[in-house]
Amino acid sequence: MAELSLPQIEAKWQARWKEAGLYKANLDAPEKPKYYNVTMFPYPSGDKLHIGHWYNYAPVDTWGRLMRMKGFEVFQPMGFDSFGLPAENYAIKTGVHPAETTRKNIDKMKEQIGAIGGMFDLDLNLETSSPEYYKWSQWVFLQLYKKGLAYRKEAPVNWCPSCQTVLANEQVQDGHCERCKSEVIHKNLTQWFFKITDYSEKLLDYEGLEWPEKTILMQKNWIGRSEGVNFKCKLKWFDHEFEVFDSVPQTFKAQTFSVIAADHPLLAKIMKDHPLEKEVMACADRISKKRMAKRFEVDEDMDGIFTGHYIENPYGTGDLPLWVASFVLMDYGSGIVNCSAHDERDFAFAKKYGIPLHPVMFPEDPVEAEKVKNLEYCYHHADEGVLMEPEEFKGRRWGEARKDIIAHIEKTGMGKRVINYRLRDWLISRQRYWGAPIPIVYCDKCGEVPVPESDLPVVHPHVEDYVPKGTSPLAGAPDFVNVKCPKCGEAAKREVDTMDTFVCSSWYFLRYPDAQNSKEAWSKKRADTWLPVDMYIGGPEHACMHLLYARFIHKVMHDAGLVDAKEPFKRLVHQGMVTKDGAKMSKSKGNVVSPDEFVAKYGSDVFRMYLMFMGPFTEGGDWNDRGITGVARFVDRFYRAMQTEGSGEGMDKVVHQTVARAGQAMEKMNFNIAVAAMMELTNAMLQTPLNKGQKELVLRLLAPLAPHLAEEVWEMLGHKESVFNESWPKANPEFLVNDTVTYAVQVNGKLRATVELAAQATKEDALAAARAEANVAKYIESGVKKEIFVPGKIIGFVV
RNA sequence: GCCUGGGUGGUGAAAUGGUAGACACGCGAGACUUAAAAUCUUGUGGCCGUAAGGCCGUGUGGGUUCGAUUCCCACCCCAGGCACCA
Repeated sequence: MAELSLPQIEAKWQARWKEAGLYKANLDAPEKPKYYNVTMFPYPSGDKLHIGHWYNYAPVDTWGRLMRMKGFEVFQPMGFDSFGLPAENYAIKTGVHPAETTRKNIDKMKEQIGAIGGMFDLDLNLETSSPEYYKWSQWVFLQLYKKGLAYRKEAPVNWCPSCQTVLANEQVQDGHCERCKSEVIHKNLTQWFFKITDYSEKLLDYEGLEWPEKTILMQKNWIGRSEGVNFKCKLKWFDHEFEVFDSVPQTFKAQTFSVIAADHPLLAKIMKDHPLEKEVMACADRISKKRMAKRFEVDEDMDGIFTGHYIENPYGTGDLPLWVASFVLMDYGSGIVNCSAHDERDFAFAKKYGIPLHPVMFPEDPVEAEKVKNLEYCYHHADEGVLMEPEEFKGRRWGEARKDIIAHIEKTGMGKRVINYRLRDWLISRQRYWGAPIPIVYCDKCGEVPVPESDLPVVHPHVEDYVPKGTSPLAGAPDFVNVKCPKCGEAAKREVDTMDTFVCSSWYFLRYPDAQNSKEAWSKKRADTWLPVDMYIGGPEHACMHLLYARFIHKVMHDAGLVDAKEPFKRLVHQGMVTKDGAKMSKSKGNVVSPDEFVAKYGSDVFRMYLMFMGPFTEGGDWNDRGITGVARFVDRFYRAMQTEGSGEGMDKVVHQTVARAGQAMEKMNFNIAVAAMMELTNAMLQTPLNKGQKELVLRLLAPLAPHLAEEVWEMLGHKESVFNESWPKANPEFLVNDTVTYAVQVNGKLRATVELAAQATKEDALAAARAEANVAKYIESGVKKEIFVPGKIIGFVV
């Protein structure tokens, strides 16, 4: 019997598929219903394709092939996110220019992706660092600029001292740089921002999206919508009015003091020439420094001082003394907060500095109420708390009274209803070399001038010194910097910062269907043919970065009438992580598994099936060098069974039941179960070889999981056409019903016997058969209280 | 602290109210072989028993149910996310 060498036959099939155009979709006019199957595109790194890529792409391809066989026109493109820090850092490390390393790494990765044998369309040549692409990234910037959604301002920003660049809030994790893990510090800089906050409310609408609940929750949490009231306040002795946000305005009568952020610009103004100036500003400085230097602990680092100023009688309960406090944030609300006995932080602060408190809400239990009155503890967020003030709401419950109190506040003119968000604008400037230049020119006469669309692209200059120094390396290219103002023609200077790479990756799915378009970023017709992405697969780490940015940019484009789809990604799935001996793979731990050697030894089909067999796709799995041999054995056994001529007598049942079971598992992306079902079937096939028709059914079922193997055997059976032109097999219901059923017989819920009964057996037959079992009879001698019969499953007695 | 997941044999895991451990790795025994590898057959949750069978067993403790890995309550542990947001 012929032996199979997958590594030898795979190249043949990859070449044939390419020749036949298996992965080419008819982009202008799909003949079948379209299916846009996308994986988050990789950045080209020197580490080449690692196991995480495979764990992503192999199942994506299996899914795409399944959809193809289910009758869809599948478009499964692949490109490269080739601008950005990973490519640049690799270049710095190797001392080779990023343009060169990027080129080399992309070519290598294309070869490796090709070796997967997927339906990925790599001929689109979508690379974010090519002028053909970044021209349109700059165009996207200009669209936002036109709508006032791109603006420049000076602000305290996150600075990574190691990457020598600013970072967006989303790229700071736990106070550290998302990329290099260095501690992030704060700096005041003038930078470009995208006004994502204008889309806060729109981004909270997930209607029609099939996304993991967890991811939606993470985004909602990040956007941080909060309903409340803005109270009108006035600073005593100054002509300064402002608003103070309160998300729980029910207890407004309890406010007894006010706090201001240490870095609030107002603070220096009101303290100027004040007797307390020195002390207060010293305290503010201390707080600011501490906050910037390290991760802030609310309790440990609580600090503050009285400013000598007051907020003028906002609630009719007298003036509120204004304190500087360490727990107030400058960039949420107005940076000034009014404080009460019903907030834990306020309570703790007041206790520490001896500031009077005035509780207005109490527990029903009089003993507890007395404790609250005596300020023994902070009583907060209690729906059933009884309000004593204001007079109009005396006796009402805290939770239930909220709406009426807000209405009362609005009516009396004390304040008005507002919604606050935690989301901040997206800082897109980067002081790094390997990114798309921001298409802006600064002119002494005209100020900030956008580059006209007809002048795009602003070509990314070649510089030899691209090592980051804190200012953009682009500033070192005089030919790039010095230009004529597009408006007045006078000498002007270009913006030298580059765009965050996340800008480039926020719209690539719009470009894919029309990747060669040199006249527009995309044609609306093609975008409307293919968008939204039907299935988007990638890691969960992008929940509040790429996935949020892409939705924002897409919605801006939608609002500009450039694409009909409201959302970019209809369905989203996150793959799990591959571990080694339960630990994350990392170079420092030295436990990295290199796919190439396993693919060379066993073939792509074995490798990809093992990845899918390891565990549930969305949960990941643990890599084991030995485990892959199980799949290799399965492939050998399968091939052997397929070469054996047989009658297949009595096998229709098991074949069709596998079609049903594995088919369902595939559709639910439970690839591990599908592979296991195929293994079980193979074990049965070795006992009773199948006939040709049965074999064909099985091959269609296996095809998305092991495309090369299926194709090879399909050809062996005498077929000239690809198995991927076949349809996805359906089980014949006739074979899904069994003549007999094994019933479990339980006495008091404990298994005592099993009985084989005809599928049609009645309750009476079943009970009688069960009673006849010796091991059942001995347990039910004492008399049966209740009989249970679940057709097809269980016979039970309660004694 | 808060929000998500999750905790099942030696290992990866399956089962979402109905025979716990499918499938696979590993391990034991046997066949083939001069031998080994590969392959094939067979066994494999723990304890008692020659066996039939019994008892225990899905993080811990309670509950609902004839019956719970699955549902409910409390707690412990692990992973991920958020974390002064007034």
